Amino acid sequence: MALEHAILVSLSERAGSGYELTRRFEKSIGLFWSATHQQIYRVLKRMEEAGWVAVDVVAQSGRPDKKVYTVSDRGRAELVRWLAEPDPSAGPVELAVKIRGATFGDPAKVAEEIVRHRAKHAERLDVYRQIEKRDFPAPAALTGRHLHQYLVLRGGIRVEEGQVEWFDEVLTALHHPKDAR
Amino acid sequence: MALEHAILVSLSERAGSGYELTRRFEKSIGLFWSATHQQIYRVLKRMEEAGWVAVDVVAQSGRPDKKVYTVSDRGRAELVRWLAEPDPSAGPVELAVKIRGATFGDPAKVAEEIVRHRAKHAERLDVYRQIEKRDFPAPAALTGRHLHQYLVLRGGIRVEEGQVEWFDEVLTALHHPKDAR
DNA sequence: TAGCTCATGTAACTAGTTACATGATTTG
DNA sequence: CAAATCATGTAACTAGTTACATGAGCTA
Repeated sequence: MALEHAILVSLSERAGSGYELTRRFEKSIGLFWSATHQQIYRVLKRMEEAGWVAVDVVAQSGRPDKKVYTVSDRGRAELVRWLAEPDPSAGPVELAVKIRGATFGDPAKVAEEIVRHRAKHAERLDVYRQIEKRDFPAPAALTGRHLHQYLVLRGGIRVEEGQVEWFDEVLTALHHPKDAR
Repeated sequence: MALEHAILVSLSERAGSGYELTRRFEKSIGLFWSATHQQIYRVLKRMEEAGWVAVDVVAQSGRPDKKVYTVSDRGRAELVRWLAEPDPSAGPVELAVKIRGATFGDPAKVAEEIVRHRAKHAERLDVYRQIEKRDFPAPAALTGRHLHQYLVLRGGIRVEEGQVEWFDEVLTALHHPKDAR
């Protein structure tokens, strides 16, 4: 579960209300991550109880009060911890949140996590390619059920290829920082 | 929710027990889809109550009885219906299940669904590329927070590119069937 | 003899979705 | 005048995960 951490990253970039966060999750972040306002409100409440965020109630003329959330010291510490922690079950979306939040922790630790996941995906890609070679040596001749199974395998291969290439792009960029020259 | 339908496809390929299905979901299907045995047992029970599958209890020596599930007429009809039904909220995994199951329904209907999703992803890719051009005209010079945001956008672009290419591969294969010549 | 495979299940929990509710202001 | 935006919330539900339980046979 990382909605908490996605919210921590977003609030670290800029403080905001639950409503504003909902909008953000519909756009930039939410292009690959979706969360309804109910979900966000509930998680924000939990985060407040845990002391990860502080609330500032802003009265407004004509419209309801706004609860502006800011990341607290405890929240910042939690984000740093999470960014450095290896998570073998993390998917691309979680990793994207870690990359986007790298500025608020240790980017080198994030890079290490990417290296681990790159290895896992490269291995999986290898398995897929072996299956492709073994079970579908002549794809042009396939029909029906076998063709459909082959097409799904092709999807898996393409996904893993894209993943590995992206990880490489990320690692190249993180390992050769322009500000360290 | 499409675990039901993934199970229908898998059982259409070959009858099996909940335990066997769990194994299958760990391998071929489950390379991109995961389901625990508890989840599968519960869904199988629901499917049985709905009359989509029939159970055949097989006694075994030394080990527990096996409940072998077979797709019923009602289940086959449901699969055909689902395969032909447009689902705008379907993700790549659901579409992969539809492609893999196309043999058990109307492959042309599945192709139509792929066309719709290809359009959606091509549009999204276009949006991402515009953001890339507008917000990151000189990526080589990026550092820190902006670099990290750029890398996430690159991930989104790669994912959508891979998706669109895969859909094209699928459509080419489905539109030019070798057995229709 | 310890751990894995086969085989099924219950119970409790967490995450996420859908529906409902309120109410002022701004825009077409 | 209708619809969208701003702004927050409750309640009920669905999906999925984790932990626990049982028990025989097979393998290192």
